[in-house]
Amino acid sequence: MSHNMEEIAARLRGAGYRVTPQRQLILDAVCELGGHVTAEAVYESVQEIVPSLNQGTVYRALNFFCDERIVTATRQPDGRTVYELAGQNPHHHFVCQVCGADYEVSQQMLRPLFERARQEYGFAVEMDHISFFGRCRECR
Amino acid sequence: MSHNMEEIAARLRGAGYRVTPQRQLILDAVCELGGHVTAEAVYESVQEIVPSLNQGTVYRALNFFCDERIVTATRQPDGRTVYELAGQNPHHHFVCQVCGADYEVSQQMLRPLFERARQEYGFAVEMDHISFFGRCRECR
DNA sequence: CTCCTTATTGCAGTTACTTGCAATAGAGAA
DNA sequence: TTCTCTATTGCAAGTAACTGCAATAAGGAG
Repeated sequence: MSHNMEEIAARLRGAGYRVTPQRQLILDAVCELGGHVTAEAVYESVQEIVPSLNQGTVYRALNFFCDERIVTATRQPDGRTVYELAGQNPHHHFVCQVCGADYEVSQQMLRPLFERARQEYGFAVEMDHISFFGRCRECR
Repeated sequence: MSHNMEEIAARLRGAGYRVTPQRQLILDAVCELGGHVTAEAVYESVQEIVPSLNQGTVYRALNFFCDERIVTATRQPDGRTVYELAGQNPHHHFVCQVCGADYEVSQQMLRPLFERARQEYGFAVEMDHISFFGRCRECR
């Protein structure tokens, strides 16, 4: 998964946000580390390039990118949050609590549930990255 | 929602756990406060009766009751965790991020999704209290 | 009732993440 | 290029929740 910084930068600037070297570095790190990344891993990665870059900045940037739908966040049962570049097609995950295996689930698969929520309760689910925890075939 | 301490105590003792006054107090507090309760609220409540009762004990007891399926926990988007007595029939929630409205969703409603997870991926979802965040009819 | 094993507690620190505030620095306007 | 406004950063303190360890006490055995 890669990201087009030009395009993202233009969009953010257009919305009145600023594209700082810190934010670029942090987004690059999420991209390069790949998959589900912890804030700590991102912090360590950017630290190597710019040692003065602060932890708080990493967390704020990551949350900012979440708000802007550029990355998605998942809070794991162990309390840690993992981040991932939001691709062009939103998806969800089945995550094995034992071995960590990770199945990508299309938005499609949740649509029936979300439809029923809307029809029966008038409720619009607004979560674009849900992780369902459980056990995979091997770990059961 | 009420709880039968006798029955729960017997089950826990049978499994080799101990039924301490602290645990009883904490479970009573979850019951009396009702609905979705924060650990902080439980702590303040039990504090009034036994001031020496420690915060760590509250968190450990709450997690213990979760493991034992006596209460359920939900981590909200704001980072706080709310607890609720697990009734006889497991259920999930649609929670409005704007007004906090809370719709109870039967296990039934998620079964088709969980079935597909099992059939297509061999994956067994093991979450008995999921909260889907979004917006209710009025807040959209 | 007393003894004994070990689950649980209280305490104090740690972790993961957030936040207030003054200083810094994007980026549009002149 | 310089000026100006204010979004963002660095720092340090704050919060919710977790944890290691020695002391305590539940509860089964005798």
